[in-house]
Amino acid sequence: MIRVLRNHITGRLGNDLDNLDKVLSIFKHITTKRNEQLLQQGDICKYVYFIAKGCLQVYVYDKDFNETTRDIVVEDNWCSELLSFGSGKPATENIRTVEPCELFAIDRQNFQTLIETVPQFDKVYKQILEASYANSVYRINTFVSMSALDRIKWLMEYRPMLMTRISSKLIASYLGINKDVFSRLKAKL
Amino acid sequence: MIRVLRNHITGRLGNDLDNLDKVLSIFKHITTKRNEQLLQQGDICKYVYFIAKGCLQVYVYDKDFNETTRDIVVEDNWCSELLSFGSGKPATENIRTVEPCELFAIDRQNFQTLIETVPQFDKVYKQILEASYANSVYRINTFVSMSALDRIKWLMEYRPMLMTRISSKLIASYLGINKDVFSRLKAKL
DNA sequence: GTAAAACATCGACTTTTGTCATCGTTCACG
DNA sequence: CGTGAACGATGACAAAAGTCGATGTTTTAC
Repeated sequence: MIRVLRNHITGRLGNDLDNLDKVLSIFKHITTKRNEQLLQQGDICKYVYFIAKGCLQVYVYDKDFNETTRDIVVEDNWCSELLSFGSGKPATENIRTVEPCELFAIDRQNFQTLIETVPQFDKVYKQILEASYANSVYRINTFVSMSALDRIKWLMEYRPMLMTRISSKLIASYLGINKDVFSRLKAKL
Repeated sequence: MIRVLRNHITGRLGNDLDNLDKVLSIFKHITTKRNEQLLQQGDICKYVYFIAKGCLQVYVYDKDFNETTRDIVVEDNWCSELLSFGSGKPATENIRTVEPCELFAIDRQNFQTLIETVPQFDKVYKQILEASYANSVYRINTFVSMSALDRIKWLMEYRPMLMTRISSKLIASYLGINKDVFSRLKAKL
């Protein structure tokens, strides 16, 4: 599984990283079941996770305590509550596994060490941040400019695998739609 | 007006920046009227703007060519289409002034030079990115977890000055609500 | 393997949100 | 300082989205 992380890193920083194995050894390999809680809001987010296999849900609660999903992140991507991780302040979001996962976690201190010993790694952080931001921008634009039906079409076009892989309930909460409405709209396509 | 930018920078990097004036001189001072177009989607975003005075709207069009507002940015903040600015790819968003503005613009090349000559400035970029991201995260969460009425209440709590300063039409498009609906809901508060 | 729980769909109904037309009001700009 | 365009409010109606209960299906967990 570490192979996935290795490929991810060399894909970004190139092969000329002679201490790559040392870098990889800093990460903690975690195997989880489905539905495991990785972060609870109010706690401080200690890790950035690289997902080698599986899928994570980043979510908050609305005023009626329904889960609402800010993001769904799949393998070959990074996931964290970056704002808490970066600042050390309590997290405002929750993270849990949606499927059994293979994760590689790195805590703040090791991340810091990594950046100092491998300066290029600063780039990786910037890339994680930029990718997260880009993702957010697109997502906001779907909300301000699209109806529920159009958001479903959008998802089918840009993240089609989610439709088959993830439960309807979860997808509905990702799209900000009630699950019954989602079920009906989907039937109309 | 450059004073605002100076304060912003020293507030983040401290006073121990001996070449601060040189740094400041890199920025291009721009005075605009209201309703000036700073960026058109499809073009490459050449600048990051620091807003010393005034207010900018970042927007896209929905399928019926209505403007939908991804962000409203006021003075003492940075504004850009970071994804285009960073990658050199065409922008997917538009930016215009909402009020007469005093801006300080920096292009990509100067930004690069700046980071090389004043390494701490890399931090500023990271901060801009992080602030933009944080903002986005909150915004997504309001969309997935709140009704139109609750989004209005949210805005009144967290960005109350916008309610008095900005036209209802613009606020409605920022909240992803039809302007007539916004008018009615506001009356009910 | 099986029982319990979670999930998906659907119909009937309610609430919320959107649309359109109208009518004062305000405000930008010459 | 006047005027035309943009703005804001509102009523009537339409469409979209949410709620609830029922039912059959799938999944999970022991």
